[in-house]
Amino acid sequence: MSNKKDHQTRTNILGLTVPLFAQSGFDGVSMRDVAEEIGLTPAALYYHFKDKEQLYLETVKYAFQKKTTAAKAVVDMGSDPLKRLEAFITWFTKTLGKEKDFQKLMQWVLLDTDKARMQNLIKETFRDLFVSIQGLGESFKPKYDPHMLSISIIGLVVYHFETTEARKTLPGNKSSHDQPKTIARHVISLLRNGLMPAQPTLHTN
Amino acid sequence: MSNKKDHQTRTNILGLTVPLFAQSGFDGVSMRDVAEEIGLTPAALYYHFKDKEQLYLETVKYAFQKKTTAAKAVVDMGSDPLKRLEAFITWFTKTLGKEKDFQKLMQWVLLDTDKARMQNLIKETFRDLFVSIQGLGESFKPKYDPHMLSISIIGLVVYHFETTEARKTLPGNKSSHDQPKTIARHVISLLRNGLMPAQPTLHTN
DNA sequence: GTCTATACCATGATAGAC
DNA sequence: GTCTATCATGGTATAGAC
Repeated sequence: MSNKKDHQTRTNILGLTVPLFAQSGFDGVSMRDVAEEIGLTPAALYYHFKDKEQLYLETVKYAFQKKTTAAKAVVDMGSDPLKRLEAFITWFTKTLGKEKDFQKLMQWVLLDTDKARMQNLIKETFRDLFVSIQGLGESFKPKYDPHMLSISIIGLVVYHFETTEARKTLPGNKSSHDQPKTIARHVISLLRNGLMPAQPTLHTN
Repeated sequence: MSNKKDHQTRTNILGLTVPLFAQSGFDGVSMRDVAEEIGLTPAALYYHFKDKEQLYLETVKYAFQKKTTAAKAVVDMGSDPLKRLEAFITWFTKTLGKEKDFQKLMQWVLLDTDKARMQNLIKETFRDLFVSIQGLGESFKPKYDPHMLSISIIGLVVYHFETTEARKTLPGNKSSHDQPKTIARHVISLLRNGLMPAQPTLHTN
């Protein structure tokens, strides 16, 4: 009956809580904050969600599931591992640049003070995507451990976004460093070739 | 007069607040928590620190300054850039593995909801070290932008530690992936050689 | 489904005695 | 320098009317 409408309201609420939790984390957001943002009283909130924890969990899952299923599709498409890797990095930088809430929630989840809660969230939201990335990493065995390589690839991309604000106070910073395309090019080049003076350069001038 | 003793007490307090803020962040720690941990009343805390913010700021600076000056010394020693880079990564992985509080505080700082406060902390605690790392990165110009390369190197190392708990729920995880030496070897190899099969030089131009 | 009202506890911070 | 006592505020959550 009203199940459909309830679900609709819940979804509407989650759409508004994503930016709140993304910006301030679990401890930094009060139920009063949430209620005000939505335009309800705190009491009404408790009609839709059992408690703050459930609201938080559903918010994170809501924000993640859309993105990660899209990502999985990108990673799983094609055959050449390096091409697939590049496609993923391009997609990933674009998404992190666009969806700041998604990126920040990832950071908060990794810092969750409740270890079991965090591991549950990771499992429910990232596991599938990680498996795909790791499958990609299998292509570079035995030179690299696929699990470690997956973490390296993700971290390499993510850290440029985690430090967006911090980097502004550091020397050598340019606004181009924040652009997804620039980051993607940099990461892809570094992953492909590493630091060693690559192929003896043809005369590029 | 009692300045010396005051300073001593302050330092003792900071030694105890580091693990608290490292584990739960600014919002997750109350002045009562701190007071109990130290064995004082909350009121006594306010004799030593103006407010919670000052306590937090001094805690972070206290935890960081020791580490970063040590790091700077490592980076600045030697001449061969690749050797220096390897020395830094070895030191960095060892330190992050040993000093979990240091690693977690870094994460919290990057998520600080107060942007000005975060940028101030970064500037006061990381700038010098970053400059040194970036100096290292200059050696790989123009192939890589030194600023971006520095972030990549730091992120590549740090992310393995940020995900220590999360990785336990992901397939392919081994306990060896948490060992500083394993991480260092992996990161160094990836940075040196990249993913491409190391090819003998071709002179095809 | 949302409201008003409220219980009850935790929080940051201060005043003033010792 | 640390205490006891206290305050104002804000926190999660519930009861019950509409």
